[in-house]
Amino acid sequence: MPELPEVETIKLGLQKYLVSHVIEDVIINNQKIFGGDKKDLIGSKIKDVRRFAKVLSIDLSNGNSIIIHVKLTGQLIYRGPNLRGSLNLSKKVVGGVPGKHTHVIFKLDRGGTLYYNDVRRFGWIKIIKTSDVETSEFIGKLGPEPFGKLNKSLFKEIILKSKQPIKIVLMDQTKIGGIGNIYANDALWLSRIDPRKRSKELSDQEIKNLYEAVLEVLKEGIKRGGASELAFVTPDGSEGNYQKHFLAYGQEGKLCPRCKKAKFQKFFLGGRGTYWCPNCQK
DNA sequence: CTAGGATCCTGTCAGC
DNA sequence: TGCTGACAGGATCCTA
Repeated sequence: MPELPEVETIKLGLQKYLVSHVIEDVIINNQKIFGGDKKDLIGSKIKDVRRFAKVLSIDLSNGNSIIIHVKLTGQLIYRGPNLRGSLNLSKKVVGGVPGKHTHVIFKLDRGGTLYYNDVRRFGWIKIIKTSDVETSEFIGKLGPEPFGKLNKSLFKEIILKSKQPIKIVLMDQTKIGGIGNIYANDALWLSRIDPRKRSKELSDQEIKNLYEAVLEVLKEGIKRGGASELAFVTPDGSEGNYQKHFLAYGQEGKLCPRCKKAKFQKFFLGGRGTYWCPNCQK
C-alpha cells in the first residue's frame, strides 16, 4: 500500500506542515519502533522532508535526520497551526490520535503535533546524521527509482539481468525503488504482460511498454493522492482516491474493461496477491 | 545463486 | 449475534 505514490503524498503533506516547526519533545510509547536518542531531536528546527523510494527523511537544522518507513500500516498525522481549516480524520486512523496505536508523538512549537500511528507495528523510525542518510542501511541498498535515476536503458538492463518472474523484479527494492504490489499489478495489466513471465524473456517492445506503464500508474497514483484501500492516510488525516481507479489490483472476478473477454483472476506469486487478465496479459 | 515459506502484528470481513 | 479463520501488503530471514 504505501508505495512510491503514497509516500510521495505523505512527503508533500509533511513538507507543507512541518517545515519551520521546532521539535520541543518526543514521547515514545513503543521503544521497538524508535531507534535513537530523542535528545538528538529536541530543540531542532525541521528544514526539509525527503523521500527515498518508500522511505521518508525529515531533516533537521542540527544535522540529524529522522528516517521513517511506514511499511503497511504506519500513519503520520499532523495536527496544528499549519493546517488552517477543518480537521479531517479518516476512520482508517484506528483508535484516533492519540490512541491505542499511537507509538510516537513529536511535540512541536506553536501547538503542533506529529503522531505516528501503526496498527501492525511493522514500521520503524530511526535517527541518523543527515550526511549518512543516502548510504544508510536501508536507503543505501535501494535501486534507482522512477522519476529519479531510473531511465529507459537502465530499466532494460535491470529487466534483462534477472530470470525471476517480472512482477518479483518490479517489486524488488534493491533492483528498482518504490514499486509495491498495487502498482506492479496495475503496470503489468496496462502493458499486457503476464506477471509470471520471466524478466529476461521480455521483448524490447514489452520492456518499453512496461517502463511507460510503470511511470503512468505511479503518476496517476500521485495525482490521486495515493491508494487508501487499507490503512493509508495523508498527513492531514484524509484519504487518497487511487483505490477507486485500480486497473487490475483487487479486480478479481470483474470483467476486464479492455478486452471484455475474460474476468480478472487472482493467484499468489511470491506470497503476494496477483491479479491479471488471462486473455490480454501474455 | 534462487525459490519458497515463515515471520513480524492486528483489524476486518466472509462464512457459518 | 458471535465465533473462527483467511487475508491484507513491505521487508527480512531461514531453509532446501
